[in-house]
Order: sequence, then C-alpha cells, then structure tokens
Amino acid sequence: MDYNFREIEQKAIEKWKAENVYKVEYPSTKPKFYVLDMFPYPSGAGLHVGHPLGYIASDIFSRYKKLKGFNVLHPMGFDSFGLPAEQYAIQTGQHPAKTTVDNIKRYKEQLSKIGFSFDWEREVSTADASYYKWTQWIFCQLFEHWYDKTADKAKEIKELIAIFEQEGNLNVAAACGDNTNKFTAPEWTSFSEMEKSDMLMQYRLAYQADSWVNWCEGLGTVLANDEVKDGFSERGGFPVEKKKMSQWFLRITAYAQRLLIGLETLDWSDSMKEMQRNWIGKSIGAMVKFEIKNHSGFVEVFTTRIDTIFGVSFMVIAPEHELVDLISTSEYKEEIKAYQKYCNTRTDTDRQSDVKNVTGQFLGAYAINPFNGVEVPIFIADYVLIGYGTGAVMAVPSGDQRDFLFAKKFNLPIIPILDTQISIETEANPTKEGKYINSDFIDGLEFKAATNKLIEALEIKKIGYGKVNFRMRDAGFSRQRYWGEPFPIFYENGIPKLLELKDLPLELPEVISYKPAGSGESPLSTATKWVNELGDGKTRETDTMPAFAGSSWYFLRYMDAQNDNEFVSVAAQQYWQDVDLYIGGTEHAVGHLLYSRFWHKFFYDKGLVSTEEPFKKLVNQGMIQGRSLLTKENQIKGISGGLNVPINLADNKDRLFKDKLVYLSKNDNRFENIDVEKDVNWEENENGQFILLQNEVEKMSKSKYNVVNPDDIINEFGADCFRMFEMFLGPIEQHKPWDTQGIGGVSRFIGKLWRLFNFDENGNAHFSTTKGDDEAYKILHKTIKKVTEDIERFSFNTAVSAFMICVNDLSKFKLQDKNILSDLVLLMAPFAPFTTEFLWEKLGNDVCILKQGNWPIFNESFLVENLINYPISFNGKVRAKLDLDAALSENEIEKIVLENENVIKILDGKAPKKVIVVKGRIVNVVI
RNA sequence: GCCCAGGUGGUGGAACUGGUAGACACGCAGGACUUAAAAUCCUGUGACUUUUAUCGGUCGUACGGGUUCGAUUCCCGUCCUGGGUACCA
Repeated sequence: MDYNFREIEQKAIEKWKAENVYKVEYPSTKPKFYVLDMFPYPSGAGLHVGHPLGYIASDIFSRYKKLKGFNVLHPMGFDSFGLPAEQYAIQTGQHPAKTTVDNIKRYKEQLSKIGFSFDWEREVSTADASYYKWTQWIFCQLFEHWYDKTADKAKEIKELIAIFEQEGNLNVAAACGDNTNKFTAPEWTSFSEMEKSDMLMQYRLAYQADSWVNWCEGLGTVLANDEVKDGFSERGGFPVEKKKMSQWFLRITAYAQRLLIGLETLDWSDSMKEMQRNWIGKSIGAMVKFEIKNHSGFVEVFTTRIDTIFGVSFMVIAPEHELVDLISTSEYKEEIKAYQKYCNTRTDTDRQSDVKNVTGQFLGAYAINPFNGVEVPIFIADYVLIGYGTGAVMAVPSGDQRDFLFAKKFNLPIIPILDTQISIETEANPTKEGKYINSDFIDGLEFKAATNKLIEALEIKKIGYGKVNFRMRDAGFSRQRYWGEPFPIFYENGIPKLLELKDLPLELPEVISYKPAGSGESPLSTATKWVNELGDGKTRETDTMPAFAGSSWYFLRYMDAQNDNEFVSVAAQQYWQDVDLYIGGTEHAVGHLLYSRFWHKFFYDKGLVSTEEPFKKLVNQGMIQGRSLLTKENQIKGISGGLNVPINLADNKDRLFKDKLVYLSKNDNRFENIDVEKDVNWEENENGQFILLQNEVEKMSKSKYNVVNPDDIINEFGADCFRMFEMFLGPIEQHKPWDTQGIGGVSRFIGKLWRLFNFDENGNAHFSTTKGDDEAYKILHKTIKKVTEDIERFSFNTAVSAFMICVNDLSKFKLQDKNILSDLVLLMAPFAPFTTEFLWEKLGNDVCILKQGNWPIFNESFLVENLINYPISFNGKVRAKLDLDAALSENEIEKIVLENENVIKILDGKAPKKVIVVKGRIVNVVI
C-alpha cells in the first residue's frame, strides 16, 4: 500500500471529530498549560504560508504537553477590527462586518486543513458585539479608576471624590495631568459640575485631553505617521498638517514603573525586554526653570544632565510650544510663522531622523541661566517635539551632538565643561568622566557629586527639583474611524458620562458612507439618529477605539469565551492563570505586548485576575518572506524600476518575455501606458525579446504578487509534509525566504517512514513483536533524547532532522521492532498528526494518540559508549583522531596521546609546550 | 536618526555552556534498476593546492582588530539586511 495523504487526512479528521479530541477539559484535575498564538487579522488576501509558522510551532508544543499529561488550552480567534476592512468598505461600499465574516470563514477553512488542535468552541472575534461588550466594559472600568501612587495601585474614582470632599487634592499622590491645580475641600464643593468633571479627567485612567494629530484636510481625516510622506498623504497626495484635537487617552504612564520591574519576572528574550525598557525609557534627572528676560514666564526643561548646566549656550523649544507667541519679539514674527508652518508639515519621525538638515529660528527672546545669570537666546527647532517631556531643552553643544550641530549652524558658543572633553571643535563629547571646568561652584567635582550638589541647589532656590522621567507617553485611544468599538460614552451638557453595563454592548450604527465625516469627526457622527437617540440633548461619543483595544485582553476571554455575565469568570481565570507560552512576531514588541501587560496589571489591582503578568514565556517567530521579481531601472521608459511582476509570468531564469508584458499591460494598471514596441529596452535570444527581472526577498503581500497559499502546498504534498517542512526551514525565530524547492526532501522522508511499516497490498503493516537489535534501541533513544530536548528549547528544525537521521538509520533493518515503531510514532505525533494517527491505529491502538498515548521515556543505558573518538588538535587545529577508553583520566589520555605514532610524526621532534585535555571532548597540543 | 535582531558552502540551515565548522536537507554531477520515464536506491559535492592515485597542506563562519591553549560562539570598531519608532496589524 502506498502513502496516500488524502485518505489518511480524511480518516484522521473523522476520528478526531468522533472522539471530540480537541475539546478542552474544564473543570479538570490535571495540571494546566496555556499555549497562545498571536491571533491574526483576517485580511482579504487569505492566509499565506507565513501565518502558520508560529501556529505549527505552538501546535507541536501543545500536542507534546498533552502527551506529557497536561490539560492544554490552545485556542484561536481573530483580531477583526482594523483599517484594511474599513478601507475596503470605503472602496466597495460593502459592510466591513460582512467582509470580515467572509474572511474569517476562509481563514478557518485554511487553518482546519493544517490539522491544528484548536478548540473552536472557544473562538473569539474582537468585532463581535458579544466580545466588544466586554472591551467597552473594561473601558468603563478604566474611566472609573485613578492611580494611587501611595498604595501603588488603581482605585475607584468615588474614593477620590471622597478625599476631595474631605481635604481637596492637597495631599493626594496620584498619577495625574502635569498642570493639575491644587484645591481645598471647600473649593471642590464650590466647583460646578463641569469643573468637577474637568478636574476628575486629570485623574481618570481613561481620560480626554487635547493632542496634536496628523490632519489631512483633503481626505478629511487623521492619518498615522506611516500614511504621511514628506508632508503629504500617501493616498491621494494631499497636504498634511499638525492639528490639535480632543482625544481619549489611557494613563499607561501610571504603570510605567511596574511595567519596567515586571519585566524581570518574565521568561522573554533579553532583546524583547530591552525594547520594552527603552520604550518605557526611565531616566533620572531634574526639572529646571529658566526665567525669561523682560517677561514674567519661564521655560521649564527636564534634563538628565543637570551637571552640564554651565555649558548651556542656548535654549530650544518645540515650534508648537505655547510660549512661542508670548515671548517672541515682533521683528522675527514672520520668520517664526514661516518656520512653524514648515514644521507643521513634518511628522515626528521625520523631525527626529533628519539630523543632516539643521534648521531652527531665533525668537528674539533670552532665557536666564538660574545658576550664573548668563542670558542665552531661545530658539524653536523641529528636533524638539512638543509631546516629549516639557517640549523644551537646555542646549549644551559641548556634550550633545545635535546641540553641537545647531550651535555650529547658528554661531553659538560651545563651552567645554569637563577637563576630559577634547577636540570639541569637531564634535560633541558626551562624557561623564573627569572634573568640571567653567562651572562655577561645581568646578573640580566629578559627575555624581556635581549632580547631587546641583539638585540640592535647585531645591533650595526653588527653581527645580530632582525627577524621574519616563519617555513613554499615555496611549492615544481615539480613532476617527468606523470599524472599531464605539465608546460607551455619552455627553450631557458637554460632560462625558458612562453607559451602564446593562446598556452594553453599544453596537456600531449603520452609516451611509464609511468615509470620514470630513470635519475631523468620525464616520459615526453622520449616524445622527444613533448619536441623539438617548434624548434630552444627550449625544453619543462618535470616536471609536483603536485596534489594540480588543487585542489587549483576548487571552483572558479564551479562558471563558462564552460567558455572558462576566468578561471572564473568577473560577476559570484561577484555573488557567496566565499564558505559559506565547508565540508571535517581534513587530508587537512594544505595542500589543505593553498594552496587554498594562491592562492585566489594572485587572490585577481590581482583583479580577490572580496573576500580575499575562505572558510568562514568549517566543518570537520570524517572518517568512516571499521571493518577488521586479523590473530594473531603465528597462521600461516612464517606469522608474522596482515594479513587482507576477512570478508565474517569468521563466525560470527570471526573464519576462514580450507576450507576457503585453498581458500585464492589459491587466495591471501600473503597466497600462506602456508601448511594448517603443518604451521597452528589450534583450533578445532565440525565443524572442525579453527583459531580465531582478530577484528580491520581501514581506509577503498581495500587491507584490509573491504570496504563497498553504492550500496549494497541502494539495500537492499533504498537511503533515507542509507542517514538517515549515519547521525544517530553519529556527522558528529567524526570518527566512519561502522556497518550496526543499519540500521534496521532507516528502521523501515521510515516504521512508512509511516504508518502515512494510505495508502489504491489503494495507497490513508488518513488524516484529520480539525485542529487536540493541543498535535499533540506541537509535531510538538517541532520538527520544534529542527530540525531547529540541522541543523544550523550541528548536523544531533540528528535531525534524533528528527524525530524518533516525529513519535513515532504522531503514537498514529489514523488519522493525513494534516497540520502536510505537515510540517513534509518538515522538512524531506532534509534528505529523495525520500520518501518525493512521500508523498508531495500524500498530493496534483503537483510541486516538492524544487520548491514549504517553510521551516516550528516555533510557540512558542504551546510549553508554565505551570508546570516545577524541580529536587531537595542535594549536587549535585538528590534525589527528584517536579512539580512547571513556574511563581514562586526563593524565592517562595525555600520556597515550604523546606516545601515539601520528602525534610524534606531527610533533616532528619538537617538545609540546603544553597539553590540554578536555575529558570526553578534545585534546589540544600546544607547540 | 534612535532602539532591537540577523549576516556560516551554489541554497535552507547545524554546531545547545569557548572545544572536530558545514549535521540534516535542497540543488548539482556520476552510477544502479527500467525498453523508456517516473519513483526508489548508491556515490561524490566549501575554496584553493599537492599527488599517477592515495596520504596530505593552506585558507575559510559579512569586514577590520582584540582576548584565549583554542573563537561561528566573548570584547571593540565598520559595513549591509530586516523589525519597531506611538493612528498598519
């Protein structure tokens, strides 16, 4: 009987269905294990071969853990709110809910073919009202809480109101807005309802504030930085400018310190933790006030280098800073306006990355150094961002390269402040070594002493104070989009108020057009009936939540996916606790993974979950890239090169022939204006005219014509081969290009495995039931050891090659030992579930592997070696080998080696300086 | 720009804690079986060099330095590629 994967897959699917094998046990007395994949966004392009990489890895681990006796939760769902669906809706008029449901259906069909052990009864989809009901409820909880710095946890707003009524906010240590005024209890009582609401906004964990956004008048909407290119929208090419708008925010900064220290408890890669640390960006420094000459105000700056304050030769504030209009003098008004206009068109990313173009504008005003009274000019410059710190910096050109370049450009003094700063004529020297010079009362001191003395002086003079600052900002939570969760908020007399739980979910209204309203308001604002349906002049909030809202807590919902009364029940959460293994890409390093940790800590404060961190272990999978073919420069007139061409149109030498280009010019509008006779720089051979395309490895995407669909691979080679091939490609965490050329090797391997069973034409396997060769057992146990270790360290590619070695080695025996075949089938079950299920039955088992099987136990006694093949190296180069008794001591080995004929020959009469023996590994003779 | 990761044969990759660089595959070349093809199996395969053939030798893990008896692995510097950079998910 030949290997027929179609039949085998069909049989296995029926068996699993009949035994309901993937239904998660709950309640259960077994130890739990929670394996989670980052759920996909169901895009219109369908699943490509990159998606399953992580899912296969997590599925292997889940099945392995099940065989080891754990109760495993391994769910799947869909992150179904997002811009692409909305963009598609705008273009086609189709409701995003419809396309989303269609896409999910397609994803599920594709996923089901790969043989994942998902329990689909626990599926979640963030765009389902039954799910986003709880996302909205969580928002309500955040709105109703503030952060008590003394208790270091979130508390209910009503407790804060009680404190305000008792003693105002004079003694409250809370995470709050920067300019929160102090008030007493009587003052609080005298506040209007609006004033009270505004004051509480300064404290809520979900709050409203003004912020700068990329506004595109032409599109009538707010854009992400990556949708803006050189001051124009990427779509349509309309001008983009900065605009101040009222937005919802989440006060993630309240949790900055806990998010930082929590990292220490996690089993994540150091690089991943480092990225989060850098994003949180804790810095210890000082706030300093600089008075302004002939003006009552002051410039406040945060600096981590207060020790350099005597090197300050100018100040720079952000072009959007509110002081600009107040302190600038009339003679510069026009230049300032022009410069602000220029900055207004640039994104924050552009403003920070462009270090070659130094620009700025003098305001005509001067700040006064609080320590030595020196007057320094105040500039605006685009490298200072309004959203960072105070939006102002004290510039020290001798120590900071950006300040240095600025000083050079505007001919400002560069004052050395440390005796170790040399050659500061050519570049800044940010050193902290040495003793201070030109620095008044800290002259001669070193960094630490100087810093302490200056902070003390600041606090005595009441012009500043030592401060811990975080680079991380509060999370913007408003989107002026249609396809997101509506806020459970309505306004009464301009005051935002919450809906009650019984009124949730607040479902998205139908709208005529998914386009933005154009006024800066979201498309929801056009649903006037919905907006006003509460009556009494009450209006609904029309912004929607961002995509990270739904994904910040979905891992909890899987624990209790169908609960209508709670977001997750206490009992379910206490059993499943947290995610033991989370697999996903590094692109979520600081977005999703930080927001989820923040929400989880908030739930922990509320007593809603029993763990402080959601994801114990994190494994990052790399991206599978596609091979694409692109046109080259000067090949086609009027086309600048780099246009993607479908791979199947080119021949195997990457040549695109004339008839194919004609086809393309009719079917792809990027090519439609080409005159194939005149515009193309053809090369020619006996088959006709062609252009030679260039090969490139890129991210898989529909528009690049390089998407590979797993369905095609599965149809040709079977699901098990696909699974093993994806794992065999390389380490899970590495990026790698997709190349099906190697798949034949895996397919042949499965064939060899099949042949070990000696199937006859009636489909009966033939094996021996008496104990076989010791050597066969050695092969098996070597494999048990290797595969178990490899799975534990997520090295699936080497596990697959261990199987190949095992099957190759066993192939030399005519008839296999049944026990060996059984253990091999069990070892391979996580990797190739369909084939192994079939073989398991052929070995005489009735119940499926996951219910009946146990992970094989490694027995060291089969692996004992009496001889060790020692490499003998000379100065680190291996030049001889020697089989030696494993029991020999270092001294005995050295003696035997030096007496060896070959060694004597290589030594050629020279006496070795030293002999290093590493027992069981290597001998190194130093000449 | 800043933060993080990666760079090993023609290709994907292995070498887990500093101890035989290239496991396992792909591709390629040659051979067996076959009327032929497919399938399967066997042999060889980093580069250079020596030799009738062996036995050997030299170089070699992006590049330039360093530490070490010994470096793909640790340290310093450079180049290139990928991810993130706060409204793509």
